[in-house]
Amino acid sequence: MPQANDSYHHGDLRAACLRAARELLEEDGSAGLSLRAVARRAGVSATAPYRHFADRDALVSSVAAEGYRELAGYLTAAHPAPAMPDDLTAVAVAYVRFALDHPAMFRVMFAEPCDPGNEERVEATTVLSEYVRGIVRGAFSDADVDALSTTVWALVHGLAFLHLDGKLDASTPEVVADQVRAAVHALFTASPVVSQAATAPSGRAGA
Amino acid sequence: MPQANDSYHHGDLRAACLRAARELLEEDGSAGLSLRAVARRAGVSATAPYRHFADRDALVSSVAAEGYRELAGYLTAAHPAPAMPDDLTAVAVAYVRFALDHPAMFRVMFAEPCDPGNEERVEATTVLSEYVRGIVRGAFSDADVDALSTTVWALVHGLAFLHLDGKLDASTPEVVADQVRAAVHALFTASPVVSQAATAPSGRAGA
DNA sequence: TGTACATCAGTGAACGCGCGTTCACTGATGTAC
DNA sequence: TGTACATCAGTGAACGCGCGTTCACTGATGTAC
Repeated sequence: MPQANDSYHHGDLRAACLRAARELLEEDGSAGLSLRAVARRAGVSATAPYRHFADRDALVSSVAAEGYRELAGYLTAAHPAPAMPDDLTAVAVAYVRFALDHPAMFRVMFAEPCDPGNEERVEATTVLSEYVRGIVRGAFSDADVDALSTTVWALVHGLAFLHLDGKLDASTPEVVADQVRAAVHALFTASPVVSQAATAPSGRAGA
Repeated sequence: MPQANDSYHHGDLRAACLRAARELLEEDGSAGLSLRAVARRAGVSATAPYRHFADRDALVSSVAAEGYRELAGYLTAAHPAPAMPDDLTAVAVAYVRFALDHPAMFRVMFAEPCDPGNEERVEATTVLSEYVRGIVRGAFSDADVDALSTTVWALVHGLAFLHLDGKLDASTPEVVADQVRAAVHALFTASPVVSQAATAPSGRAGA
């Protein structure tokens, strides 16, 4: 039974480490995310975290997995059961909102070339992409759900990163939300000068 | 006059450092990109690079700027003067191709939260976004070029990152190219179940 | 053409730092009897 | 209810490492006269 007192045993050091890691991430970016710094912040010796994480990578992966779950929370909070294109727009806004609320976390989740072998991580991302696919399936009559959900995810993901890198105006949440809505809107209403828009893809897309 | 001999003076150490940095990046990812490693690889003392770069950040920024210029090269090589939607598709494929050919470089260019104050960098990215805008202007009759070019860039950028993170099938260049074409194609032909697709944006988007 | 000298690109020793990880240990907890 | 003991979460000293950066220096280059 975990208990957070100031005795020799911490009580719930694993959770405390994850919390500390997240704080460090928000404050110093991913550069500040070291095992020692985490231990320091958790008020524990430098080696104590090894009782709960095999090594640094394991810690980072756990943090990332937490991030994925939290992102999923943002999305479902935006709309619990999205079915219409409008719902999709709300979810897209939430996605980008998450990235801007937790920039360092978002980078850790996506921008680090970390091992894809970590089960917790793989599972969390699978959940996410299935979720996107589900939304698209509900919102579009188009048969090629795979290609379209990839498109939607990529669009939103790209918007998130461009905002994160300061390539777009992110001065206020409302400006960002409008931007995202405009982009998704453009996705629906784009009208190329020539009607046969692009070379038809010759192979299967999506995985 | 630079000359690459094995004498006391290197000849063109600045260029050699940038070359070494790129090699390290391809081999070890951004983690391997240290001033000392660069010096080592260039066959020079650890402190010699300081003659050419104020500090580590300056080196990294120069590398990134080189990356931007190279990316621009990929794009214009794909189509020197894109005007039609089809041309745009070719450019999109080239963008993602660059990311997959130079993954670590691409991450350095976009995924690191580096100082936006560096002139060389800012200029290189401005060139890039102006280029995208130019293409969109030529390819679409739609009035809202800003929003649409943001959409296109974000879509392609997102595809690049998702591929980089192994979230999509990137087994062969042709599979990736097809995927990109399919996504861009979807951008043009998406047909939402309900016609009034998304909430109309209320403010100005783009920066 | 030859020499003195300023310039500047390199050297190498040294600094302090924080890191990941190991190891033998010790203090607290809870369970069997 | 009390005691012996196994378990396990924490300690803290120590390791070797590579890093960025400083400093006084030295060797090569090229220019002025």
